[in-house]
Amino acid sequence: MSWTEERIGTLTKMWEGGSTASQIAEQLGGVSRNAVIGKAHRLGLKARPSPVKAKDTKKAPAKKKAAAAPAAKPAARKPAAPARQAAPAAAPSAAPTPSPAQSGIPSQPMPNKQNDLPKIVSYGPGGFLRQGPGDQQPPIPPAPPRRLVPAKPSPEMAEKTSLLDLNERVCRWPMGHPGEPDFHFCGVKVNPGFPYCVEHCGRAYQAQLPRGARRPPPPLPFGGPRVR
DNA sequence: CCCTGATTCGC
DNA sequence: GCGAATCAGG
Repeated sequence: MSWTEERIGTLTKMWEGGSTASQIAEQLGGVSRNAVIGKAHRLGLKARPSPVKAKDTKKAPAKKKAAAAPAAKPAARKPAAPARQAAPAAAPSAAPTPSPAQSGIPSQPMPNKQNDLPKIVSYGPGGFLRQGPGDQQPPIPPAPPRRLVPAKPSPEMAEKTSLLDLNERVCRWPMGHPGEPDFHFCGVKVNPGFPYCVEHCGRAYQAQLPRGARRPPPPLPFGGPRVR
């Protein structure tokens, strides 16, 4: 993937909008978080609250691949004097995002201390801005439904891995069947490099046996007869 | 552990 | 210029 004008635009907007490098990378696709950060810096976009404070320039310089590059060129190394760290003091941005209007009820503009509304941005394919809190045309809050049913996960569904809980590092093996009230996913930490945990990898991946020597197949995760 | 951004440096 | 590797704090 190359940094086209458009992708740079997306990067810039999202970076300035407060999206994390990971989110930006995910949105752009084809690039890593590091690539995003690197590009952002090359674009001169930096200056964002970093978890890493300016480290002492006098010691603990990064040596890195000194071992890999044996005395090739000990060029004058600038331990990088982080003269940056400008001062976003005006807007330190503390609150992550209280996800407004979740209740569906038009809420009074809560007297947010500091009056610093958290920026909420969303980007569509191509990087256009879908919505911004400070925009002149905030979306009209939808009429609240007659009855707000609190999303109360049943006690037994708590702790269960739902579809939305799936990510790169939990086992996606389905437990039960879709549509059933207690359908969920295994959720155990995956066998690295696989979409399933070790146990379910054993079920998902089986050695190909010669014809005639096939074992009766194990129950299929989907499509098989329901056995309960 | 997970996440974050910053920095370096081989390519 | 690019981005993986690495660092370092939360």
